[in-house]
Amino acid sequence: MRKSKQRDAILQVLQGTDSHPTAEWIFSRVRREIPNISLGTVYRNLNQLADGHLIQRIFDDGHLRFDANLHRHDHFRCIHCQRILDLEVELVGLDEAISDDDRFNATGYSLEVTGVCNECQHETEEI
Amino acid sequence: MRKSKQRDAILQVLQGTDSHPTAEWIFSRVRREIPNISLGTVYRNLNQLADGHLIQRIFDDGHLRFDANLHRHDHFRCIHCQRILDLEVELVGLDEAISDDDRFNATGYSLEVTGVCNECQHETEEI
DNA sequence: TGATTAATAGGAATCATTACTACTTAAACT
DNA sequence: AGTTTAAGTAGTAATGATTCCTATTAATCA
Ligand SMILES: [Mn+2]
Ligand SMILES: [Mn+2]
Ligand SMILES: [Zn+2]
Ligand SMILES: [Zn+2]
Repeated sequence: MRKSKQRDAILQVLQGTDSHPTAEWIFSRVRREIPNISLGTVYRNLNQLADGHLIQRIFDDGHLRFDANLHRHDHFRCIHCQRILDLEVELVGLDEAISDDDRFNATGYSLEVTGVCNECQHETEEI
Repeated sequence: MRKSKQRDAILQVLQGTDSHPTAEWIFSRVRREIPNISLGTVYRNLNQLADGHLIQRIFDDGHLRFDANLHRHDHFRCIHCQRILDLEVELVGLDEAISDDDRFNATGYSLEVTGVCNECQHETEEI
């Protein structure tokens, strides 16, 4: 993997946020630095970075989002605004339960908690 | 919601499998009964059934799948063949951890375990 | 510095899903 | 039972996120 200013910029943008953005959002940010970068380049590099374990992909309700936080952690997703928050929960006994199941060989897991974030909760109350 | 033979057939197909199928798979099955049903009808009805809580939607790696099992349960997904298996794991302490977090009001959660299913494991060994 | 070839920009293609519309039919009302 | 109504359907067009294609640019290295 050669270096390219496009990939560097994409990685920097992602590392500079905790918002779990879409490719489109990253595209709009990177454009400030590299105005003629193309959306295809953003997708290609995000996939390369994910394949090279420099970032991770997360699937939120059918849409692709990205996360530069490589530690194993989980997420909360607001069903109103789709905002994603990091979650640190300890899943007691899960590793054991998984390895006891002889139908498969597990390599990972992800937990998604859903609900309403505080911002959306307040909006609803105001109406 | 009026009754329609199309919706009845779709629900029956889904209730008759534990494979967590896609709309396309359900379409091909229902076609045996109703040869001129359209794919749009399958999607529309699956969405209605899900909105009416008669089935549930599950998101597997960016694709939409459906499940007639309404009990809260989790899933294993094979990263090779995309097969989905039902999982019954008890997430000890999760409810508490979630309600202690004051950034949101959680209403649900889902756990996806990933790995290689036995069938795919054997295939790999044979090569 | 020149050769090699990965990476890019821009645009076309893909594919799952949704939207549109004229026709059909369930079911509520006489 | 016949009439009215609006929900449901088939068929097809549209959408939108993502991937693919190709001529051109640029990183790397002898
Ligand atoms: Mn995260
Ligand atoms: Mn299931
Ligand atoms: Zn929210
Ligand atoms: Zn498998």
